[in-house]
Amino acid sequence: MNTYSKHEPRLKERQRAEAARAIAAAAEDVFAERGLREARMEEIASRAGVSVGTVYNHFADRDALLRELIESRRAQLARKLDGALAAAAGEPFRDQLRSFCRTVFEHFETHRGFLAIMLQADTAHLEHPSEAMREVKARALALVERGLAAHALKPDGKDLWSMLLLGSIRSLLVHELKFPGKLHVAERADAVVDFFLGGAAA
Amino acid sequence: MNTYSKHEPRLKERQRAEAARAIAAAAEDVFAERGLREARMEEIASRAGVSVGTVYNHFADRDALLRELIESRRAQLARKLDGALAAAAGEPFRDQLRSFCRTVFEHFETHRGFLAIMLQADTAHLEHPSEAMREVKARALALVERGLAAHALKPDGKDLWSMLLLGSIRSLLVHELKFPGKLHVAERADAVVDFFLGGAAA
Amino acid sequence: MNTYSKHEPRLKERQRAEAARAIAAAAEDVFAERGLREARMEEIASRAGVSVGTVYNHFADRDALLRELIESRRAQLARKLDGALAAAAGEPFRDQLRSFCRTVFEHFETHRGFLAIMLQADTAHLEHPSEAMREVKARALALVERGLAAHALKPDGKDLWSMLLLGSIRSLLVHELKFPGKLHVAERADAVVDFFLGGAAA
Amino acid sequence: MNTYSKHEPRLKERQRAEAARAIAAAAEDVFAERGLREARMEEIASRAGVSVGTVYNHFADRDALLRELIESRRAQLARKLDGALAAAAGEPFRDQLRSFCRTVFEHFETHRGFLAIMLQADTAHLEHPSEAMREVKARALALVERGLAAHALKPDGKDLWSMLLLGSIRSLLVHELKFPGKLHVAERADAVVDFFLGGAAA
DNA sequence: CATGAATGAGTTTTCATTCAT
DNA sequence: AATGAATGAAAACTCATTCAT
Repeated sequence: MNTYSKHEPRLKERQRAEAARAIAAAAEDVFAERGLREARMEEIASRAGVSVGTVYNHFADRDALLRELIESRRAQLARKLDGALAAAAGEPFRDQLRSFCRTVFEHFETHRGFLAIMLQADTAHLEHPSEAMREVKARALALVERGLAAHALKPDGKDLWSMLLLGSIRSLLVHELKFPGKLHVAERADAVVDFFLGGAAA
Repeated sequence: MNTYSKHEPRLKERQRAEAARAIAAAAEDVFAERGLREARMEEIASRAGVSVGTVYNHFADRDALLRELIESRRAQLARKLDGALAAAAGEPFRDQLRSFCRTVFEHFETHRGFLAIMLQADTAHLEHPSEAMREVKARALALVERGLAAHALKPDGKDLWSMLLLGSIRSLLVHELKFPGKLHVAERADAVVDFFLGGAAA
Repeated sequence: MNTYSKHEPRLKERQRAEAARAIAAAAEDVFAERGLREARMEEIASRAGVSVGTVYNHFADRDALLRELIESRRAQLARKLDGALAAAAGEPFRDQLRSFCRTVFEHFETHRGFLAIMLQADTAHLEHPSEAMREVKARALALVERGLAAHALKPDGKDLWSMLLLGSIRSLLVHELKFPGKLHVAERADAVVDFFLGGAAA
Repeated sequence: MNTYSKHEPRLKERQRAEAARAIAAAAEDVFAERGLREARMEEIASRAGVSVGTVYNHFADRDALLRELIESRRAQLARKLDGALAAAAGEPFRDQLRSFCRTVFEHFETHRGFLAIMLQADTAHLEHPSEAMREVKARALALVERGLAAHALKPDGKDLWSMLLLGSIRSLLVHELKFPGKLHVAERADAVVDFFLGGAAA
């Protein structure tokens, strides 16, 4: 049609994706700050620097926005964990475990909003429990299986171990969220690794 | 008015308390099932077998209802924990720890709804973080201090230990909530005690 | 509960029904005046002297309001037609026909709003054709069958006769709607009867 | 610019007219299918294979699109009726009448969408009654006058006759719209002619 | 006190229209 | 002139809260 015809589609596409990204980022902030209940579409829009209508051009409705936001962040973390697990494949289990923990802590270091949302969404709606963390749980399970295979973990029950690992990580995440800046990523990871492997007994 | 006029005040009082109890119980169910956001006053009222107006005769507003509901359940648990801690005062730390865990698991066994609410309320509204668990945390802290005093726990940081203890308990509670009937109270308590003291390493 | 307990339920019921009736009447006016597209819930509410919320307490949503409004008016007319058909049972067909037409014209005399709505709703949404007139059509069909049985009508096709009868009535209704006061109910009924039976040929 | 520069204006003109035609056709479909209220500009555009912006390049706004659409179809029909009336000028009234009816049925045979729209628009907005059928009514009136002049019709009131004629035609059109394929154009025309002239009486 | 219909501010959602590319 | 994302005014709808009975 015009001289830019070859580039325009991609430009538009990129701009569109960028707008969706900006809206999702604004939504992350607002859902985290106001809570899942008090977050209003209007505020999300204005924080993203767009009008309400634009939000609805990118997300079908409020639920879809929240769902897709969680999904995108979850997928991001799952990808990072896959990378970390792959990179640490041959190492001793303790190192693999540390790598796993660091990846999680790092992710939430730059996505505090997402963390705040997850902590709420994870357990909301018992009727239709959020499957948001399912893939992260799958990675924890895979890690635990490696530990069991390497006889680095007691052969009890792998779902118990993965649950308790994630529970321990969660404890430190909540702690950090409430009292920010107390512990660095590496310190938190080490604390979890030490506790998870050796417990608290003297 | 009638022959029981002298006793009426107490009867009325009891009836009034009973109504409040029924409403709180209904609220517990609805908040748990629908989520903190979706729970509606109308449904709470009808489940309690009263009209909305009556709910407002007992609780100032929606927030107060939720607050007082949490508070009552929390106080109940705190009392039970005090009893358990007192009863186990002289015993070895492991036994005191097991007693603590059992008390928590037992409480939520009969208050699944409350658990579901706590899991949400605990982290919702980061601006005004719920203080609901503060007293429970205080009991965990007291227990950990006994453990430290008895040299049963590593002297690292007591807030880390109490957090991780509660995090481990929480993991099993969530697991039980999603897959009910897998583990008995005693088994869950033992699992937490073993893990908390000795970790997962082989 | 109180001294009025026996009467209260009925009173409330009556008041509730009365409110629904007032809202339906207001909706009839607004839908007729503004058209199916431009009618706004807010205006319906204020014309009924209630708030929007009250409208939604009585009708699930805009569609339901329109649907139930049409349904109630249609049922009313169907009942009247049944009465007219029964009352004229033994009479000559021409008299029965006149009775039928008069009943229809009389009904719409006091429900001009409904007429205006029907004229739109009857043909709107071809996908889900309104069944609003179905029962009225059934009465017309029954009348035609009597005419056929009495050899008062040509035995061509009864659905054609009933359609054409209703079409003729409709013509005069629209005429009256656009130029009110030209013809009385009885005159219109006679005009339809004469035309339907004898046609326009000299 | 190129060798056809002299012809381009006409080409452009033709292309422009063609685009407008395509948009009007799409609008006809959508207005008919969804109803006057539910039809959305976006769907009209996509059915026409253009963007919304383009629709606005051809029609000032939604109302103008609907108005011009109706107007174009109406003018088309009026022209056909003029032709039919002229062609049948000297014939017996019954034949002229049959010719009129056939023309109407034929037109809507290929413009069902327009028919569906007319049936709604005709009576919608009582405040500003659509004048869409005015010219068609004028032709019916002219035909009736010929019938009166030829003493082929009772000399009652010509507006009553034209109204009833159009009402009868309308009945068969609606019938055909709801149960397509039952009667051919010629059969429908004959049915209307017979009924209009002779009525239904045996 | 209980009731439950009424309230209306507050949100979500829609969609005709605009306008930068 | 075509595009289609952005706009935002206008509706629709929700639901905690009130209050007459």
